Amino acid sequence: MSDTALWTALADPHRRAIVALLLERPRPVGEIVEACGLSQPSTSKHLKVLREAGLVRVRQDAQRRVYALDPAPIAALDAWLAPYRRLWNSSLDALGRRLDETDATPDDT
Amino acid sequence: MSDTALWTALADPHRRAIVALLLERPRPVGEIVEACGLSQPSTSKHLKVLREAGLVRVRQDAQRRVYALDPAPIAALDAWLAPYRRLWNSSLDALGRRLDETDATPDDT
DNA sequence: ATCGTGCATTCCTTGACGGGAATATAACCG
DNA sequence: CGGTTATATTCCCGTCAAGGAATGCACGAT
Repeated sequence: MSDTALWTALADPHRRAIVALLLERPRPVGEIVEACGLSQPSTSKHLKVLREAGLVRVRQDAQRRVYALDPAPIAALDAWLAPYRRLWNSSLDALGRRLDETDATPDDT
Repeated sequence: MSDTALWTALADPHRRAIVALLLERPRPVGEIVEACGLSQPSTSKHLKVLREAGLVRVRQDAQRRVYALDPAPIAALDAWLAPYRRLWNSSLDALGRRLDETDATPDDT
């Protein structure tokens, strides 16, 4: 699993949705399929990507596979983010302020 | 700019490298080309993706275009991350601990 | 052993992405 | 205006990711 695999995995909206679902609680595939409105194969493929990125783990429970979040990769993201925090979070936001002179339209959900 | 555009922009290693370069200071395109070892057109295309994701802004300086980071989208990432922090950062890491019983291999840089 | 359930994998097609080469555009200089 | 520098855009191509349909596989029940 590379760093890029992690970013790529999260670049897909469906996969972010799955990750959000798994934040609430571990779930078997069937539940994820239903919640996401994806087909079962498509869901399995997304889960594979998440697995290979290290974001989720599987526990086998009879015929079901219960997926759960693995905190580590998300913590890695947090670590990646750390150097950028000063841009908006610390007193050195003079840089951000300088940028804001030009234009300021934060736009995301 | 969608949320997905932001993740997609950062999913590319070259673009993350560019973002890291711009964290140090704003830079004209030529400097980025040289630092990344990419061709000039390729660099311009990556910069376009970053621009459309809202991650960078351009200031025109004579014939040069000086790119600088925009903190807002990265702050948005940070906000996205927030709900996950409890997974490894708070006292409720019993969940993480339960996962660690299965296997524990944090592997990323 | 056989069947049914839950999930994974493969095949196929389509659309997006990335790189190189060439070209276009814009700004400055004389 | 013509030329040069700095950057953006286009065209073409190879590669890769995503979705649907069909199939394969593992486990449990009977």
